[in-house]
Amino acid sequence: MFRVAMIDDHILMRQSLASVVNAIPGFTVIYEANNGMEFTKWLDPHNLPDLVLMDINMPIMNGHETAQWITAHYPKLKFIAISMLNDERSIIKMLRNGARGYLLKDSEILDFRQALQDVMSKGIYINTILYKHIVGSLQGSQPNEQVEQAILNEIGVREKEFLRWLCTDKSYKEIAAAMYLSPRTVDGYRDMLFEKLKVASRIGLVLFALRNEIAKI
Amino acid sequence: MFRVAMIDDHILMRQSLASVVNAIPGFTVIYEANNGMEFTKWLDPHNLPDLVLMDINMPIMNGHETAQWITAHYPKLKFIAISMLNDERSIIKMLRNGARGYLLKDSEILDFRQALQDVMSKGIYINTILYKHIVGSLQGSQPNEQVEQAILNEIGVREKEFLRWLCTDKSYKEIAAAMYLSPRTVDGYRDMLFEKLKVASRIGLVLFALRNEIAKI
DNA sequence: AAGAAACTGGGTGTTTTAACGGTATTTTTT
DNA sequence: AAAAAATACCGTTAAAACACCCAGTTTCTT
Repeated sequence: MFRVAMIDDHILMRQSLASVVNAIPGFTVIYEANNGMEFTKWLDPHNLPDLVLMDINMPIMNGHETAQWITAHYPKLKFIAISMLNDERSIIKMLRNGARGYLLKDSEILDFRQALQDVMSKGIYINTILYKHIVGSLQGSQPNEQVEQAILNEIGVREKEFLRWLCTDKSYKEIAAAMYLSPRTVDGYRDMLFEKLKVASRIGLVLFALRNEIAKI
Repeated sequence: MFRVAMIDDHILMRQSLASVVNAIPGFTVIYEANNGMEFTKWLDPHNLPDLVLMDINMPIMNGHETAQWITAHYPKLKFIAISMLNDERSIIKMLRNGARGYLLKDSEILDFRQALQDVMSKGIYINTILYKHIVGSLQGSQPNEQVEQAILNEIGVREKEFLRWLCTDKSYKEIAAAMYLSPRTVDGYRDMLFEKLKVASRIGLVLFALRNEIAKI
């Protein structure tokens, strides 16, 4: 029997959802809290629940904060976020913070049951909506890949190193020092890259480096 | 009966996989190609397959290119990528290009069947490995979130708009024009943000904006 | 209605970047 | 061993970015 904890400040919502959970074979609600703070105080390392369902909008300690706390303290503790917001930012943030799934409050009960079962059996629950948001957030902008790929091959190792330094809150002078080069030399690298990459400012170089994963954020 | 097309240059691999597909109730292989080019030539708009399984490493037209082509020409055509590479870059790229799933060549046959069934019934197949890569790619690096989170709340909407403009190969003057502001005003925004974000150059602002997804690459 | 907060505009310097137009050395390829 | 890249270096000038000062207006909160 999977033991479920629920966190939601809307008592009616929480209790009705709890009854749904209790009606799923193999699941039982063992605890309810009004917000993340209450939950963290209650949590006993020697007697963890198997699954946590949490609302995102809550007073005192909201879902995002609670998720971060759980991931920091009990990374193996599975939890599912439940929210009214079908908002990409919110979803992505929750997944980043370790959520095993993200359910909208207007989901069908069948999907809800599926989510709980999937999380316990496979470790995650992702439906089509969620998937679209995830892939959407991966996209950002899809640049002229083949064009940039060709240019990439024309960039030397030292230039790549330089590009990485560019993605830093340092001036060219400081970069020169860090690379053990004359300031003039880095000037030359910059000018060369401007030409190769068809940009006119350091920002352009930085964006290129990040897009092509020469440097990471 | 779902009609499946298979693209893979390794004939043995392809044919043995085809027999696995044919053994799944409800699935039948109707076509096999050695590479993406062959497949695109064969494809008949009036008689599309229900599902395409494609290898990524192929001569002439590889999986990534084929995926892009499919997404451009038949966005509703479902396809699953199959590859030896458990490589995040490759996986993410495939998902971006519209793949409904990504299978490793050393998957269990059970998982393989699950993938086909999930894609046809739910539209996607995501297993734990895939999920980790996706979430991993969402993360990049996990900075001092709580620190930056606090700062984020102190940034106004206009400042955020400005931050987005900063992530552009434009000068401040051009940004001012684009935002219908005086150059002095954007100077002020910049100086304010320097102070709030504890950085000393536009690069610092750009990196902050990208890290916190105020702007996208 | 008062005050706070956010948004908008300005002046005056100093420092940094960028554009132009080069040369010299080392490493790799042929 | 010669040719070709890649790497390292330099001077000048104009433009842009940055630092540090200021104040008026709109918008939201109380």
